Amino acid sequence: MSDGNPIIHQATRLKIMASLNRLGPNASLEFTHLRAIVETTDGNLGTHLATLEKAGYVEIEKRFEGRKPQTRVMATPSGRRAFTEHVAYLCEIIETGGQS
Amino acid sequence: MSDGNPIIHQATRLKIMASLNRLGPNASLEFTHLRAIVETTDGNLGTHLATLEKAGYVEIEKRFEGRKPQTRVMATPSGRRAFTEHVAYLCEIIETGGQS
DNA sequence: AAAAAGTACTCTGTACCACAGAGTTCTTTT
DNA sequence: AAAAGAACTCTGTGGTACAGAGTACTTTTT
Repeated sequence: MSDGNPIIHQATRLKIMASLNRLGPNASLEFTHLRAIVETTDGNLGTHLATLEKAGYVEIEKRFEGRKPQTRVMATPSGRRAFTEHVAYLCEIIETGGQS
Repeated sequence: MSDGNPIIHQATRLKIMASLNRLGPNASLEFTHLRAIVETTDGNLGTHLATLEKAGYVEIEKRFEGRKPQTRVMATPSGRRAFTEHVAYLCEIIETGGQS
């Protein structure tokens, strides 16, 4: 049996991916909004987003809202797929206890 | 919002607790059987079980089957409760993305 | 009888990693 | 001017998952 997806399993990243997955496709969340949801520091959130970006699970867009910098985060199709698969894995674990 | 239960969230311990929770109350699993389920080493499994025992989530019974030592592991009521609550937390995260 | 293998545990060392916090840059608000 | 917000990077610390070796005892295999 697999171990699930360790990138997604981590508590903070699970929340990030769940938040993004909930949105419709092509919708994104602001860095600051995400920071409020996961309740962490700038630095920590930045690190987790970098991890997810490196895995190809999120896309990070830096743009300007007027002249204020704004970072927006969006799940990629591959990220959505990985999230869905990990949720399925969790459900399976919960139901079967890992026996297959 | 809470962070869920970090003791139970860890991948290997999640499998252990799920395996035990699946059994009826007062039912137990052998150390060796559990080791096969979670696919890890003696030492590692022992450490995880010690963590769960210290949290009051499992009870460890050392006995003899004939003259062979046998370690049996059982979820405590508190362990079952914690597992159920963490599963509820996971479901909530998955559905709401952590927004409350 | 000797060797191998199983059960279960402890200990050590390694490698990773989550996180806080400080420092930076630039901008807007007060 | 000063404070505060946005969004990073970097560093240091602490925690911890895991493998693997070593131990003690027992049963099975050769």
